[in-house]
Amino acid sequence: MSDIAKAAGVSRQALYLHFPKRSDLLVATTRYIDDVKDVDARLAASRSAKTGVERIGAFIDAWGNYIPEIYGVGKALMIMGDKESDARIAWDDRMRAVRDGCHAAVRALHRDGRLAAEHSVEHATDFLWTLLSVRNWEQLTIDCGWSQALYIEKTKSLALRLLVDDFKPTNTKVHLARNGLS
Amino acid sequence: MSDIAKAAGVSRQALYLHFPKRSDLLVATTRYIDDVKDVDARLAASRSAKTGVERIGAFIDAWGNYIPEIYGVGKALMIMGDKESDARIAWDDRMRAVRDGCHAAVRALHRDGRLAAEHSVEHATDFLWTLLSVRNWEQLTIDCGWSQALYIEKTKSLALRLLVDDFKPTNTKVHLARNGLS
DNA sequence: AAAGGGACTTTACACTGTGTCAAGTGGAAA
DNA sequence: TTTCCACTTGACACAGTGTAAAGTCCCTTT
Repeated sequence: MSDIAKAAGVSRQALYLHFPKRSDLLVATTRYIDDVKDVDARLAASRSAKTGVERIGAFIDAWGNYIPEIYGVGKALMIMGDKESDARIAWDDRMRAVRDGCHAAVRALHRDGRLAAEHSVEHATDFLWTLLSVRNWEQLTIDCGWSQALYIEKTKSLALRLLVDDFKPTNTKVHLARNGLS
Repeated sequence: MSDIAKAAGVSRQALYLHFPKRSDLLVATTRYIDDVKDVDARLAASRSAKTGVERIGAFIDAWGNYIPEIYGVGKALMIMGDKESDARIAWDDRMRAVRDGCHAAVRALHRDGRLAAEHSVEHATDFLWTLLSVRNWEQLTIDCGWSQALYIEKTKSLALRLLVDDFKPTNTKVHLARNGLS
């Protein structure tokens, strides 16, 4: 709190005046990120995409890029173990929104008749959520050197291959040759 | 530290005598979990599985069940931001071991000729690592109510469907009917 | 038996961080 | 001019980490 106050150029007490608890700063932070990143607009864009495939891609992009952005807040909440705070409630709402978004994106695929035959809507939603669910982003970068962008890329290609019938490779021989699998 | 000392029935200073820093307690904890869970033995078992498919399944079981177990340690390290401590180094080694294990399991699939045609070994390893990489387990449970076991189950089925050619559904009509997709 | 040493104890202290309290200041609006 | 509000300084309570000093107990060595 001292450091933040110093960085903001106000006294520590002025900070406590506006944010009585440290967690109140977190709530404000999530709202600030929401404003700056305009994630709701990007999600709306993903909702208005024409085809299910576009929609699912846009959804993964929007959330995949947003979640690491707010990961620090989730981590802070985790550290503080603050189960009932406004910040925690706001966070949990966000996460519920991801699940709902998964469901909507998959339903769009289903309406288009592009959902791979082996998946029910719920099954596919589960899988998509599995792919998108909040990761330990810092650790991911440290462990395997993947950038956030690369991870999103991989997730997207994985999701499309998995969920959409016609994203499965059409020309096996090309792939075999390219990957040196004889 | 006070609480731990109290729980252990020793004085706070006795604790500091054996573990001068809090992170030293973490190192000891990872070692304790290693001993109790005998994860290396389970990984060795996965390495000695006959077929690539068995091997990849055993690997996901072994690691998928172990990682959430030690997640608290990783979380503690993250909280402490302790980049050079013994505990952090031990943790990073563990994570490197997962990646190596992924690679070995996928190579076994490849040797058996069961790796799906569209994947190179590296590509498949990346995907498997994506699925297994350390998650925010607490958040996962809070967000979607999945147990750890259910998550492992989903990951395993996802990996097999994705990586192994003949795990892809053979009878599309059965799946369509079962999932009410007309 | 005496001496030494190691593991542990109590007590005390320094330092950092959160959150509270009280009294004072300076400017803008009524 | 007065009043209000945001903000200031300074002090304090409290909890947690880590250090330091001195004493106790018990076991082993001589």
